[in-house]
Amino acid sequence: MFSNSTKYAIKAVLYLAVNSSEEKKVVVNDMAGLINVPKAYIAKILQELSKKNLISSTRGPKGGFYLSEDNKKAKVYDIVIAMDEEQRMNSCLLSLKKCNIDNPCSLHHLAYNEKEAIIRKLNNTSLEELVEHIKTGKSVFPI
Amino acid sequence: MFSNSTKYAIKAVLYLAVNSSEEKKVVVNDMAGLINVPKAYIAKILQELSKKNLISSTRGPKGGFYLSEDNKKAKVYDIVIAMDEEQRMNSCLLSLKKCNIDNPCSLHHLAYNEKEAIIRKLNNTSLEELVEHIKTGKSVFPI
DNA sequence: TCTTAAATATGATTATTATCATATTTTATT
DNA sequence: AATAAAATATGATAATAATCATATTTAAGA
Ligand code: FES
Ligand code: FES
Repeated sequence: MFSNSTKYAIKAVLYLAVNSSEEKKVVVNDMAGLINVPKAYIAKILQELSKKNLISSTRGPKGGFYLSEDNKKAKVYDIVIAMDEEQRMNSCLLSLKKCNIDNPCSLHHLAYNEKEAIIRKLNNTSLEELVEHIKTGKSVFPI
Repeated sequence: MFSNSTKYAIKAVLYLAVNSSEEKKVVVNDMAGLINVPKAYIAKILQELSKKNLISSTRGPKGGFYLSEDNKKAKVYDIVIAMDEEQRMNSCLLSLKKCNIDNPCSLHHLAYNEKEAIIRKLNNTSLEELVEHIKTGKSVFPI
């Protein structure tokens, strides 16, 4: 469903959501191993997310990445879109074009509602909420 | 959701399901344009499907590809699996591993049921049925 | 102000997927 | 038997995604 980059991005952001704050920044070197993503790769992704203001960072000693309170309010789908997955999410199951409800392809009825439901949930769920789920044991942090 | 190869495979098989029979074979040269897939590419995919007995073929003049009555009974999911998408379908949304219901990752609750529903429908719907949908105008042939 | 620890910018390499090309085999027709 | 029209087998190339590497900039602390 998602590209590796997107999976990694979500894992990284989640990690920060659980483990960081403005007072407790996380350094890329520490993070990579903890979320099981190659260091140089996750570094690049973090830079991308930072440029798009989905995560916060400061340079220099004592610097690192973290999520501001504002960052934590972002929805999961914001991350997905930031990683350029919108087209993949919206494309027709059979063509390379956008799904077209008025001209439903042969698989449309087998998947459209479900796919929409997933997108809706991704778009309604904030990082904060996911952290809450992890803390209450409803879900587990993905390694 | 699917790779290009899988999309193309499904389109090709559907095309054959609608337009071919043992008495009415279809030649790769004709088909490519009609389903909007590069000729050499779809040729390769058809060979793969043929080797896996999901479509039928005969060589030589008057030869071509077609679906036997048996072929038409296959489920959409059979095509998907033949194109090696099983791992993609079953993998966890966040890791590269299989989805694990007992250790649900943070996105599991946002997508698992829907993903399962899609797989179930793909696995319950035969090519014949899709042809029926097309004939009754419930869906449209994908170009 | 020097050093050092961090992110940032940029680009190179590798692996995978998508696409193209062509020689070989089979079989119907003449 | 010879020809031609088809699939089959095999491999080459191109595009994209994944991964790696490194020089530059920033800012804290000595
Ligand atoms: S038209 Fe193909 S999935 Fe909607
Ligand atoms: S465990 Fe991640 S999707 Fe099920």
